[in-house]
Amino acid sequence: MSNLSVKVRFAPSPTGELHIGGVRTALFNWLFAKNQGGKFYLRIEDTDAERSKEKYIDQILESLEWLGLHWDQPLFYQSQRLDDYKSRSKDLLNTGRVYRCFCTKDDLQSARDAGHYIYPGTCRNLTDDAIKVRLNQGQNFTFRFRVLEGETIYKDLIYGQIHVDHKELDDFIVVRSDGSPTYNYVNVIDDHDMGITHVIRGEDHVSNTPKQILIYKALGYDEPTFAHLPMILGHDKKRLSKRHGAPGVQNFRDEGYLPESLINYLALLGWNPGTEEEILSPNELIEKFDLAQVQKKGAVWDEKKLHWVSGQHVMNKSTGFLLDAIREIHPDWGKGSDISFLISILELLKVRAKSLTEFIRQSEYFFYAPKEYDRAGLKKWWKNESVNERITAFLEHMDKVPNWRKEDLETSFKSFAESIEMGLGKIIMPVRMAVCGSPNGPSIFDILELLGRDTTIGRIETALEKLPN
RNA sequence: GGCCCGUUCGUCUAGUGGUCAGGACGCCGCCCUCUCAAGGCAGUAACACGGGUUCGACUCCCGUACGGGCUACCA
Repeated sequence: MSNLSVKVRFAPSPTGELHIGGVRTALFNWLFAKNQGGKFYLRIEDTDAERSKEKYIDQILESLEWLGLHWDQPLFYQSQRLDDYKSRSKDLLNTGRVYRCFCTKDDLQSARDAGHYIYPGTCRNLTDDAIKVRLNQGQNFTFRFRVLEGETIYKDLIYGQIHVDHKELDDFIVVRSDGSPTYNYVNVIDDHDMGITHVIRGEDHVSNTPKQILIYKALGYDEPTFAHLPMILGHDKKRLSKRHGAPGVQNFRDEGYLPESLINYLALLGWNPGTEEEILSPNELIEKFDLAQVQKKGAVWDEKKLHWVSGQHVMNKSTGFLLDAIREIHPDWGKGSDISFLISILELLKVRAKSLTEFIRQSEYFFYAPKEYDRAGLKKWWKNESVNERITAFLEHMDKVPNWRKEDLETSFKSFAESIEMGLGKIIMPVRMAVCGSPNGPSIFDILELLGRDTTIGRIETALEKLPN
C-alpha cells in the first residue's frame, strides 16, 4: 500500500502565529503523507517582506513540533528561491504565454469600480513597436498570463470534477511591476521544483487551481493531484481566521490540552474513520486516514467536544506521563513534594481533570489550606452552628483512628455517623468543605489519607473557628 | 455583479433508491454514590424548500433559498 513517491507540503506564511485552520491543513497533509509512506515538507512562504516576521517562523515551527507534525528535510524558504522564478518568466515571455502589461493600478481599479471585473485586455496585443516605445519611456509593466480560449477540467480528490470555462479567467498577473512573482505563479514553480505530487490545501484555493493548472501546462510541467479541504467555521458559520476568532496553537498548549487531543479532535472535524470510533491516537489516525472520507462542507469549531476528547485522552495517560506534561507547562507544580505524593494526586484527579491546567486547579488543596470556602457548598453543607457541634464531636472521635489509612478512616466515619444516627454525607461533606474548601473532588478518604492526620485536623479546627460565618 | 462549492439532530457525523434515518458532543432524566467526575441506561433533537425521475426517494435530475469561497501588482 505504501507509495514512496508521495510528496506533500504545508506552506504557511509567517505573518502570524499558527492557528487552528493552518493546523488542520498541516494535519491532513501529514496524515496523508504518513498513511501513504510519503514525504511531508514544509515551505515557509516568506516573500511578503512587509508582514513576514522571524518570530512567527519560530512560532510556527515550534507549534508543529509540539503537535508532533514532524516534517521531512529540507525545510524550504520561498525567499531563498526568488532567482529561480526569473528565468522561467523569460521563457514564458519568449513563447508568448505571458505578455507585458503597462496598465497602472489606478487604471485597473477604476475599471473595476465601473463594474468591469475582468481585465479588458488593454495590453494583450500590443505591437513590438508600441512595447518598445513604452519601454523606452521607462513605463513599469507586469507580466500577464495569456489565457487562451477553452476550458480547464481537473479532478479534485475531495470535490470531484471541477471545470471552469476560460471566459471566467482573465489574464492574470504573474509577475508584479517590481519583478516579484505572484502567489499563483510562485506556487506552481515551488511545488514543481519540490516534486510535490499532491497539493492538499484549503477550499479557498479551489478557484485558483485552474489558473495554476494553466501555468503548469505553459511551463511544460506535470500537474499534481489536487485535494481541497473544507473550511473550519466559527459559530456564526463564518470561516475561522486570524481575525475571526481562530485561536493560535499556543493557546491550546497554555490551556493544558495534549497535542494528541487537539489532533484527534481536528482530524474528526471534516473527516471520519469510517467507524464509530472517536478517540484515536495519532498512529491510529495515520493508519485509517483516507481523503475519500473527507467532508465537502465546512465544519463548525466546537470547543466543548474538544474538551471531551481531551478528557478521554487524559484518562488514558499514565500518571508519570501526566506529571511530566504538567511540569512542562507549569514547572513549579507540586514543587517540594514527594513524587509519590504527586503521583497519588494525579491518580485521583485523572478521571476528573480534562486538561493539564485542570489538574493544577483541582489539586490546590493538596498543597495549601483553603483560603476561602465555596459559597454554594457552604450553603448546602455548613448551614449553621449545629454543624460545628457535630464536627467538633467528630474531631474527638477521629483521635481514635488507629492507622491514618483510607480503610480505617472510612470505618471511623461510618461508626460516628451511626452513633449519632445521621447520614454519612452529613459528616463527610462538612469535613470536605473544611479540608478542601470545595464540595467537589475525589473520595474524602483518599484525600484525607494523602493529606495526613495533622493537616486534616488543623484544617478542620480552622474551619470550626471561621464557619459558618 | 460573475463564476465555483456546499446544505442530515444546536454541533461533529453515518447513510450511496426500500433503514423505526445510526453514532458522538451538548442538554435532560435515572442508576451508581460522600460530592464532583468517570461509567451504565434511557430521553430530546435532523434529511433547507419546490418540482420532477421512479412502484418507491435523505439518496438521482432541475430550480429556489440560504451559507461559504474566488473574482487583487495578498497569500
